Amino acid sequence: MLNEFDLFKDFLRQQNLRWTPQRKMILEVFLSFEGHVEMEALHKQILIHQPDLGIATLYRTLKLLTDCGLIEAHSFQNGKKTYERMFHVRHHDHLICTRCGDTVEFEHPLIEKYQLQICEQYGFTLKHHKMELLGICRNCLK
Amino acid sequence: MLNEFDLFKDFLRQQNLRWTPQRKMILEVFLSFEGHVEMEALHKQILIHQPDLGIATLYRTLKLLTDCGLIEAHSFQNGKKTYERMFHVRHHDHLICTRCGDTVEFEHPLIEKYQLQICEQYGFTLKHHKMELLGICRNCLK
DNA sequence: CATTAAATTGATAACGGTTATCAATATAAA
DNA sequence: TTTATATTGATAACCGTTATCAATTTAATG
Ligand SMILES: [Mn+2]
Ligand SMILES: [Mn+2]
Ligand SMILES: [Zn+2]
Ligand SMILES: [Zn+2]
Repeated sequence: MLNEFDLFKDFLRQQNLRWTPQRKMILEVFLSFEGHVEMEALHKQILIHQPDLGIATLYRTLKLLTDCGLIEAHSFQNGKKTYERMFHVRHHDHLICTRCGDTVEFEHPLIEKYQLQICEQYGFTLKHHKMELLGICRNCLK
Repeated sequence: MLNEFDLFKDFLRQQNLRWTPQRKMILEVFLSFEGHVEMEALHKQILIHQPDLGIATLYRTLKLLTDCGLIEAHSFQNGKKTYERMFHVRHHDHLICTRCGDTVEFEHPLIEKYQLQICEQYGFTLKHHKMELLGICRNCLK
């Protein structure tokens, strides 16, 4: 059964890039998170495993993981990126509370279908999409 | 008939802020653009009217216009913001060509309706949303 | 019109997440 | 081992945007 490590190794070999302890460790730590991972939290956790890992290596590795499709980078409100596991994860979109930052994942097949229709109508080849519903969550309204 | 200038003046008065020549000029120049306005293009055009206008004043004024709802700030791919007139403009979402950057505006009533349903389902009060369909346009495929 | 308190302006420094640079080091193929 | 090349970590640079601050302008009041 294929997993993320195999896929990453294959991707690296294909591009004449190298499988290194740092890349292995970063992927391991990343996968230990759930949902949307912020750079700051990830970096903090990674320093526990390897205190001298350069921040540049972390950014570079996340870019590689993005390039090979294993993870996805989001640019939500505040300018900071978050990263999300993509392998063996269903597509979904996000509800985001603008007060507390909480996010809820959802999927809606008809919305997905209409998006495709719209692209056809305008002659676009859809690669991906971003749909974020921004509002106030139940807790924050209390 | 109310226009953007009246609304902006009212907003400023309400907040104990002041109606200044700079704010008037920035709004005028902004309204002379169509669609999505990039800071760089706006700034260039503004310097024609007032060569010594400080960039901070431009940012501050765009923030005010955003706060009072006359314009909306988008954060597309590249980190730069674009601004869009909101007053007397129908809501719409965007198709974006990731190759040439061209954008097409569209609206789809059913998608809007389902978005509201999803928010109800999860107990969110929807404030606004962002839907971007990213793909390759007809021209770029040739 | 003159006075006055408070808001605004423009210049510029600072910010912060991210990327580029580069010499030292590690990888992997031969 | 040898060798070519990719990678790493430190750190400077980047760049759009914000914060700071003294000088100026606004608008309410007398
Ligand atoms: Mn998600
Ligand atoms: Mn919409
Ligand atoms: Zn909330
Ligand atoms: Zn295009």
